Amino acid sequence: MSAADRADVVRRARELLGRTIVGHGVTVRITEVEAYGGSEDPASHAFTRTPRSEIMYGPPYRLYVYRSYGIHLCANVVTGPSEIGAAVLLRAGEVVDGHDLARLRRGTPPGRDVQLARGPGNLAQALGITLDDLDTDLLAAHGDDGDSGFTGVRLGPEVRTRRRIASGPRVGVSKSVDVPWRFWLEGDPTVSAYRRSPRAPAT
DNA sequence: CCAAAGATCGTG
DNA sequence: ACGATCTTTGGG
Repeated sequence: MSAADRADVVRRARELLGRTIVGHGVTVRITEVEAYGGSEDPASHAFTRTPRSEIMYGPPYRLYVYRSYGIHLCANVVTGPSEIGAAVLLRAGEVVDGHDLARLRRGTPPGRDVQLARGPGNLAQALGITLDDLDTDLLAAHGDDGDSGFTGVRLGPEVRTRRRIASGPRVGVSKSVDVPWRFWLEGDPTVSAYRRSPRAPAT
């Protein structure tokens, strides 16, 4: 992966901030993401090219879903270009539509909406994303029935966010711990807490 | 075949 | 600090 490719995945990660993603009737405004640098990033699933990570080497703006710790699902946007293996993990967001459905899926009481999509596992759950959604084209045009009743997963249009973007090390990774490829909207209450991997090398 | 690790989360 | 829970991966 060239320096230009690294700059690319970082730019795409930052461009996802403030953008909406709709998942099975719930809309979330993305507030926190992490960039993963493909075959040359030891922290990336694409570091070893296997059947699971193959999708990361495919065309951009497809959905990569994986099971984490046997319990949660995490949603990523493959950012391309093909054969690079770059992707962006969606870490947190603010539910802006479909609150009732999101609360139902998450089992959180009203008044705790800030945590509906805080953390990658929670975000995917709020959006109702499952492994069936793997490889969804996130930019495909909707059907002719308009937005109401749409049951798939799609990204909304790019936005120009007014918020400052902060950055820092990625959460939970045990390798390349120093790489500051986590990006979030500064001061947003839906951003998840930083947690260093327990397996990260001591400083 | 088996064992281990893991881009997490909630509770204690 | 710890346990839940399961798929993928790599070694023998």
